[in-house]
Amino acid sequence: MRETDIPLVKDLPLFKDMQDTHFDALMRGGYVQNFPPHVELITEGDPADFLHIVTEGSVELFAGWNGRETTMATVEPHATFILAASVKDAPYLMSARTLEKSRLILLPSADVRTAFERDSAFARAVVTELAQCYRSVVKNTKGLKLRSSIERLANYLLRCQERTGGAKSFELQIEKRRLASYLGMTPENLSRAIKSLQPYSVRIDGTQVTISDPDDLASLAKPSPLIDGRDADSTSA
Amino acid sequence: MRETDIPLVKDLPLFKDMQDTHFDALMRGGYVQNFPPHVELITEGDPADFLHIVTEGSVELFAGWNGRETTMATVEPHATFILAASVKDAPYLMSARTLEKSRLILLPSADVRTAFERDSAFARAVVTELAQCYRSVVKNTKGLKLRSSIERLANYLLRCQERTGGAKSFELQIEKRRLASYLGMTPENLSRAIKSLQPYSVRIDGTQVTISDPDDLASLAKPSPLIDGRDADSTSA
DNA sequence: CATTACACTTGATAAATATCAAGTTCAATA
DNA sequence: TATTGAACTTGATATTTATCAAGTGTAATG
Repeated sequence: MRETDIPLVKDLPLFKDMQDTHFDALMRGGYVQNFPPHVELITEGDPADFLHIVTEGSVELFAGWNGRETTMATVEPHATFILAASVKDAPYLMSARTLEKSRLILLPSADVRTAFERDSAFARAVVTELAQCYRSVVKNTKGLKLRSSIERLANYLLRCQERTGGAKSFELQIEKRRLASYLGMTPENLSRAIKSLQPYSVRIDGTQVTISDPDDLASLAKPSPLIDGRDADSTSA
Repeated sequence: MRETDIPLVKDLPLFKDMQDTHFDALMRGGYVQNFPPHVELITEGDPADFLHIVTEGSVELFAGWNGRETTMATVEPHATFILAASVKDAPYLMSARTLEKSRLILLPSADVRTAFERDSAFARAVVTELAQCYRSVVKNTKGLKLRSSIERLANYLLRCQERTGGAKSFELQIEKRRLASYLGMTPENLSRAIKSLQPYSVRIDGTQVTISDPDDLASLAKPSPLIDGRDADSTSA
């Protein structure tokens, strides 16, 4: 494991308050791996042998059924994924693939469970993170069931803008076809949805998004902290 | 608090392995309340002051946005709800109302967090329960995004049948309009969806469901443990 | 027993969303 | 630079789902 990765991991909310000895023990069992783009890291249904931490690049979580596939989330540095499967020692519910060249830390699930037993600060952090993940999926479900696809897109764009500090113009960090899948629509309909937002001061040119009047867009999107809020932390899976 | 409620609570996975002294302390701070049907117990957005446990009756979790409303889950004895909001000390993401005359135990969230700090067995149980809840919502999202409304209904019916021990005939435990909302469709479309399952050996007469050839229905529903599985535990929220 | 209320159903229609079939753009690469 | 492939867009059409407007049935209530 590369020395430079360690402090970044130790800074994650999940590990921050852990005792050093426990943290070191946990890291000793883990290893770092580099992956090219578009590599399937885990497959839904497989046993959850490792907790994954993204340190570079980005990873898509997706799920399939009956020949169909949908994007569930995108994981970016320095977030973890499939914590729930690791602690429950249950099969993955989602698959994961790299979107670009990525660097991951893999921690054996058994070691994670051991650390959890021994370190109460870590246990608390696991609970916080899981509660976070749970609330994040609940919000997502609310969006899917209560909003139309155009409303979901509008709120997604407002959230992006907020994350970039409120800039009028910013880059889409996700391919449109993946965004479509994430939002629960087809790429064709995403194109049309984007056009239908033009009267609300939205322009999207390639990956360049411009929202000249956020209030105007918000009048359509009607964002709510109970669906769009970021709670406290940032992980989405 | 009624004496007879205590052992039932103590038997819940969440409290089972807790030290007696900690459990007793937690219960002392709690109280029991009876509610008539159709009473709103909590409102989304409110601070999560209590962890709720249903001991009799049933409770609907629902969420609203912009004048619309959707059923998220139904909670039955002896399950808990809004654990995540309690431990995160965050606002409720869902509202709750009694469906029938119900009896609940309310435990102050602050006491839950204290018990969590002091009792590592309880901490472990909280993690298990949260992981469970998380996985359950993820499955739900997969169903919503990957399946049509008819497929969701078909799988729902198969799950009901499985829970009743595989009986050919059983009672629907939920009003149809709530089921429709839970499955993400309108009551009208649920009616039509039910009719469209007739060729797959399904008959629904009032609340009486008969699935004469489950394999036939399964050929349409294509149930998957990664969407329909019950994992280990039963709580859905 | 009649009445009322409400869930449920049905049919007709409308809206939302998906699919199919070309195009277009754009970036990677020969 | 030309070529290729993939993402994206666009238009036409089909499917799914929702809405609206009557109905019917049923169970609680006067």
